[in-house]
Amino acid sequence: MIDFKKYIAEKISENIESAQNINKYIEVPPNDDMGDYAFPCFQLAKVLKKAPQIIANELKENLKTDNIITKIDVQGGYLNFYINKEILAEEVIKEIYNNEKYGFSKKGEGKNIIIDYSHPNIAKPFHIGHLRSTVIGQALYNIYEYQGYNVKGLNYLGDYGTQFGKMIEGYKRWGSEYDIEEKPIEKLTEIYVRINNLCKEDEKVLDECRNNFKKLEDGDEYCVELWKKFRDLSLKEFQKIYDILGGRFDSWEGEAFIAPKAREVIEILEKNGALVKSEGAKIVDLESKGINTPCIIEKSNGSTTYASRDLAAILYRARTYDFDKALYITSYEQNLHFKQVFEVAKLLGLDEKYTNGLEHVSFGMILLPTGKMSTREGNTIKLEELLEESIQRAETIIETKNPDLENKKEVAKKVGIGAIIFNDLSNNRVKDEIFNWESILNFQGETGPYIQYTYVRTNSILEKIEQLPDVSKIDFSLMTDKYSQDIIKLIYNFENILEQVTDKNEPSILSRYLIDLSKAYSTFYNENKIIVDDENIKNSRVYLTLAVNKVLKIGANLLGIQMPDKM
RNA sequence: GCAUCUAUAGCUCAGUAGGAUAGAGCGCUCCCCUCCUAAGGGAGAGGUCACAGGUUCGAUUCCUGUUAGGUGCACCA
Repeated sequence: MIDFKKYIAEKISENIESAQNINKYIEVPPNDDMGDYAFPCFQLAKVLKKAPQIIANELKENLKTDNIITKIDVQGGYLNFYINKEILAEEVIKEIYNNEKYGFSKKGEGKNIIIDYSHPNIAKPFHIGHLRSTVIGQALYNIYEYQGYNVKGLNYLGDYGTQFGKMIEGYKRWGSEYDIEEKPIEKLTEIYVRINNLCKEDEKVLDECRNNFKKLEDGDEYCVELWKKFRDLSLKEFQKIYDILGGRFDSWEGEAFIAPKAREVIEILEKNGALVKSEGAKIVDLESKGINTPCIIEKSNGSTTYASRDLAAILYRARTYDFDKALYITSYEQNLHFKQVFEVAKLLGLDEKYTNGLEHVSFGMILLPTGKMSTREGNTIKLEELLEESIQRAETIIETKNPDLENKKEVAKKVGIGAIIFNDLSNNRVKDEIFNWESILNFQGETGPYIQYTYVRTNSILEKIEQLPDVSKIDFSLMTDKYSQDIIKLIYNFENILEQVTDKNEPSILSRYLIDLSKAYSTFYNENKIIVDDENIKNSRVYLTLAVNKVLKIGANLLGIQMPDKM
């Protein structure tokens, strides 16, 4: 497709010697009657020592309109460009018709990117705190991949620590009382809570637990076997959730896998002279880097830390995946931790390529009206419960609005889950979210179901058309009205939107875009009847509908949202 | 206390890496289904962009400070 911005920028550059980066300054005017693109002349005023209006007028004199730019005018200090609407429409429609993977790019070809996300804890419920990491990570996975990157999803499972010594102890004592095959996580959690209580009462039991963990690390047969069992059962249950939410993972190597590799990190740092003894522990002092909390690498009892394990993971992943970028999707509670880890990583002797590629993609928390959720206080909201409730509500709505619909269950699932995923991806990552059943399960306004609904409407139109006429038969002059152009312009921007998403690791940019596109189409739809007698008008409107249909589906799928054909 | 993030309509949020008259959704008041799905569309009301300075042709956007709130700060992950 023609890059109109670049085209205009080049035209302007030809006329001004001193101009640089014209492309950067070109913007889209706030109003349609101000043209399609604008060049503000203010910053040139200083260089050329002339008033902006004069510069704009002079430029206008020298620039010729052509087939692509139909009009140039001056408003204030702005030079406004009007592009040929017909050509714009033709470019967009032909591209989308010929390209099954509209918006796909090869920008990331040859680049490896790893995304560390979701990382639930074994034997603990998958609650809504894990939802955001999963949903954001998965959307980024899809979108990077759509830009030609070689993406790997890593699920760095929480499968390590004294907690497993406790689990083993609990199971040893009361395992026979629970049917953990049927509802593994629920039962394991019950055992976990019970053993925790016992530990509080009896210090000896806690020692037993610590001992179990030690045995686990040393490869004790019974402990390892149990641990594997917990892990397998949990994974099976997690997979159910990933099947619904769309998490894609190429590795399930958790903390237990990485932990033994932390020794090397300690050795390297020791050799570099980066380690300092402090209060019995080994630390890296980061004061000189502007971080006044030291990074603990080895505990005073000689065991590894969260940080040293993360550093070991960096080493391992650099070797295994040769990554250009490594994204960590966690809540902002871990900001300091990653700041420390990334700083210490520079001391490991790795190529700069790796240390420069480390990036913490942090996000805000889901809070209850009463404050933070806590597993210990039992006030978490289980993800499964939320998903089920959402599907249930979608089903109720279908029952009243479209009782004859086929596959009601399947559609309800897509709509219910779509609502939840979209809700989590629709706001800027950094924002906290106060959990509220009513707002998260709202299906009206700027929501997932709204996008799905718009898509479904395009579908029923396309279904009614037996055969699409050839693109060459389309009269693009029929797409120059405001409502059509609003849609065309949005679709033209799609690839650019995807680039913005990966530049900022911010999927909400795509979510907002899909809302805008749905809105533009809904307005168009309400203003125009699409299937009309006049063949030419019908065809142009059908093609516009097809374009929206495709982009909505591609976009939603990239976010991890499934589109129902009918709803 | 130190670090860090946030502050835009009653509520929830956008605001294109400094630009023209600050936009949506929810809620509220109206209007639109003999017509391709009304989970939709349209109109209206609603703003000191937290506050005070600074940078410049121009600041909701950048810088400094203040206020309010979230989060983190040595052997939990």
